[in-house]
Amino acid sequence: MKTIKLKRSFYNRPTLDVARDLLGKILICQNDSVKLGGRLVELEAYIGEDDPACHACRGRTPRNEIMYGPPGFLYVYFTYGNHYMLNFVTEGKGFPAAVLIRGLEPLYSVETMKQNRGVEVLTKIASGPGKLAKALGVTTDQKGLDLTGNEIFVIDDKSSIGEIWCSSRIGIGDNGTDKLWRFYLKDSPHVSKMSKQVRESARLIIES
DNA sequence: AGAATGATCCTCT
DNA sequence: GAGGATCATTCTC
Repeated sequence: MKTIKLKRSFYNRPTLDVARDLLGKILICQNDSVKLGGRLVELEAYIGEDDPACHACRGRTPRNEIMYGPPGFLYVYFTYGNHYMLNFVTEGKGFPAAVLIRGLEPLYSVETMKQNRGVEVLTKIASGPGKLAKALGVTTDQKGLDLTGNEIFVIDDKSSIGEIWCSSRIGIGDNGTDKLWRFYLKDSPHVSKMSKQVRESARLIIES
């Protein structure tokens, strides 16, 4: 089967569309000579300065600068003293928006990812944004990387992915929880844990 | 210059 | 289910 790398035009669209359409696609991370990656199963959208949960809500800073740039670039940041978060910049230059990568199903170099995480159980390798970054070995060193390049990129995939659900976003406190901007594959065991509140907000948006 | 603050995860009870 | 780990970024003085 021919693999097609997603082009910049894919990311240059409304962030909610990008987030939803990334579900089921394959993230590839080429580290040295090792190819790590897997199927995207959980994503969140962060859109513009008016989104109180978006890093751009307080305006342009050195950290979030990349979100104001053109789409199709990698935004990585560090939080809670422990964890790196992977985001894909979306929409046109000048408008700050990104998709947070929250979960993937390990497919390539699974053994290496197990070692990176120090766990054996498949569903614990990348079922959460911090775990995912660690499994792939991504840090702020990769911030600003071009997703149309050869180091980190996404390829299309036509596999059946089942139902797509959305819910409120996770871990953002009380601001912006009214928006159902988290997207995930209902049938995947590689989706991160959600609180009762998040679970109650969830709804089906695309049937299989 | 110093302090507060997380888009989390893990380890306990 | 509560709390500690652990530090870059940002805000405040």
